[in-house]
Amino acid sequence: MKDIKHFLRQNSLRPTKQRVIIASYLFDGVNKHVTAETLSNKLLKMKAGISLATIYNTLHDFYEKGLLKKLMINSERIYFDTNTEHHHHFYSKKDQKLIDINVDMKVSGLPKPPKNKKINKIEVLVHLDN
Amino acid sequence: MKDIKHFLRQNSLRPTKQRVIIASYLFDGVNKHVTAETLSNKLLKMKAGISLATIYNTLHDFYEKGLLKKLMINSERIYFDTNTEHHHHFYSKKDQKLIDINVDMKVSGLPKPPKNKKINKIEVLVHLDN
DNA sequence: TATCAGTTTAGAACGATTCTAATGTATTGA
DNA sequence: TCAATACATTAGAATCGTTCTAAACTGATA
Repeated sequence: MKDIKHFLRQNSLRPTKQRVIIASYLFDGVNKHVTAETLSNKLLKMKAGISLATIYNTLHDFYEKGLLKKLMINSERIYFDTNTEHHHHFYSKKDQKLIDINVDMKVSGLPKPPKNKKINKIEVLVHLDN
Repeated sequence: MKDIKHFLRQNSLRPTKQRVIIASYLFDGVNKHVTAETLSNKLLKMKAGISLATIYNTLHDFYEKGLLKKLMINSERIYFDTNTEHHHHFYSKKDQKLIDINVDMKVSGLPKPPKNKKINKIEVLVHLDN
């Protein structure tokens, strides 16, 4: 509790009731992939009815502070990842589920980027079949 | 003209006026990345006013026949790629532009997929900075 | 060339997300 | 401590890409 409030303040975020609830769920030590919808459902189950607008706001506030990563997995919804380290993913379309790949991978044979462009990061998405 | 109609028929697609126009633009030999919107704009410039509904239908029809690939680049819109070979991309968020990577790349250090799951394909997206 | 299944279309509907503007609350500084 | 105020939350409206609907149209076929 105390440390969540402190954690939010450290990130220049006012520790409001809603942010504390959302942050303590998201940053409980277990990495998670959430969408606004899955987060809302989870919060409802925890008897914390927080409006969708606030969920969207909070997700974006956290993202802006670098506490969450945005993933571009499909065009239907936005996924947020509590693991902000550089890492890759398995993705099962069938299960609509993401799994972190935390081991170090190397991509070889990469061509030079176009003129005046610099590589920012390399993202590997491993699609699963079944 | 003749060969576009033939090409559509070969793919069990009736060569309607609209499909012929769209296919001759998309499959003119130069690989392209389009969204419904960019395609619509291009067609307007070519004085071919085709309704958005038809553009969506056609893009999906072509996708279903394997003539286009769907790309998951960002959550704002769906990109279609006329290059259906397995390949990777540079992506410049700033320019909202995709560039094909046609050379062979290797990803090493990949962990085993989760139980009962099989790797379908590996997608590498190289984000550019500026 | 009439028939009919498949296609196109305008506009309505949809679903995820963002905006609006009214209400509520954490912070501040006296 | 508490009033002032800057920042947050909220319900519901708006937005935007995409899909659906159902009526009009057209390519294939016999």
